[in-house]
Amino acid sequence: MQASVRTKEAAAEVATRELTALTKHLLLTTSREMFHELEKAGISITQIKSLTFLAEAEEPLSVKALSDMIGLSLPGVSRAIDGLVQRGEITRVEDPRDRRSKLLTITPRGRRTYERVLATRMAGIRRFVDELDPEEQEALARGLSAVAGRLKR
Amino acid sequence: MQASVRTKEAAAEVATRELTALTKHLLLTTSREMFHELEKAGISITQIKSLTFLAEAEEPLSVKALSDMIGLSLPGVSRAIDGLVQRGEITRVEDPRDRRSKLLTITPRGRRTYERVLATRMAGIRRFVDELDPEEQEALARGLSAVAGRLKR
DNA sequence: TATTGTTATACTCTATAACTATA
DNA sequence: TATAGTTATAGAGTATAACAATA
Repeated sequence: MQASVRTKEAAAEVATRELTALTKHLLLTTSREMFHELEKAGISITQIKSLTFLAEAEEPLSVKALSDMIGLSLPGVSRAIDGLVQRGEITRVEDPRDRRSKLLTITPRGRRTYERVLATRMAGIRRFVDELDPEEQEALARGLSAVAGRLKR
Repeated sequence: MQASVRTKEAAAEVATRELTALTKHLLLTTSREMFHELEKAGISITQIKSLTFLAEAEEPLSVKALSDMIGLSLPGVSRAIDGLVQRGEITRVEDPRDRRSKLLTITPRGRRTYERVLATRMAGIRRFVDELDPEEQEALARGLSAVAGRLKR
């Protein structure tokens, strides 16, 4: 009884510690090229976050909803959105049910931009994975697959 | 032979895909409180990156070396450093072997700041881990421990 | 009156250019 | 002449405050 509790706690602690170390490692080794890719595309941090949330949202989002999700000020998001609309990455139309509100939807072009940036991060992660032994890759794949169902897709 | 190759490739692809999804998930769910913590502490992105590299460096670093590691301009790093020095988070002394260069070292206070910010990220990751079943925690811990040796500590 | 969104203004951050000191 | 670092200046980004439109 006590042993099982101890084991459970140890697993949670080990998982947390190792996951923290791994994300930190990936952050340090990939953030440079991420920033470079964003700069090349002329996309700000807030803009890529907006695209990310809009790409994964099932339905159109209001500026307010997006602002709450991202955790940035409404004017800041409004400005970021403005740039994305002008570039044709998203559409912004009045909500017929509440004309104060605007409904934001990602366009195919916006989705391509989002996926290009995502691919940059993926490439950095792929580099890390490729340096592992086959056994390490297997073990990592198994461990991650076990929790894949816990992530929003 | 061919089967083993296919398996190896599949493991790398699965690991990359799942690791990308997991880091994205953690980024979206924890970045808000990270920014909040940094703002509360009055620390900029460049400053926390500087503290991170200095905390993990074995020896003092020059401003140039730090600038190369972070991938930002020398003046930008110089400014960021300036704030950290004034706040007593790091020390900056002339390199006696090359008086053009300044040697940067993290102070105990700077280390505490770094660890407080790190703890914030860890707390977000811990929340994710705590929501998992014991079996999922076990599997994740095993998979991550297998690659722990590949990370700089 | 309250809420959604935009515009006005000020501040922070960072990059390029110019400069100083040392090699 | 080249390099390390700082200071000057400009541009991008974001927050608070003020405003307009709608509920």
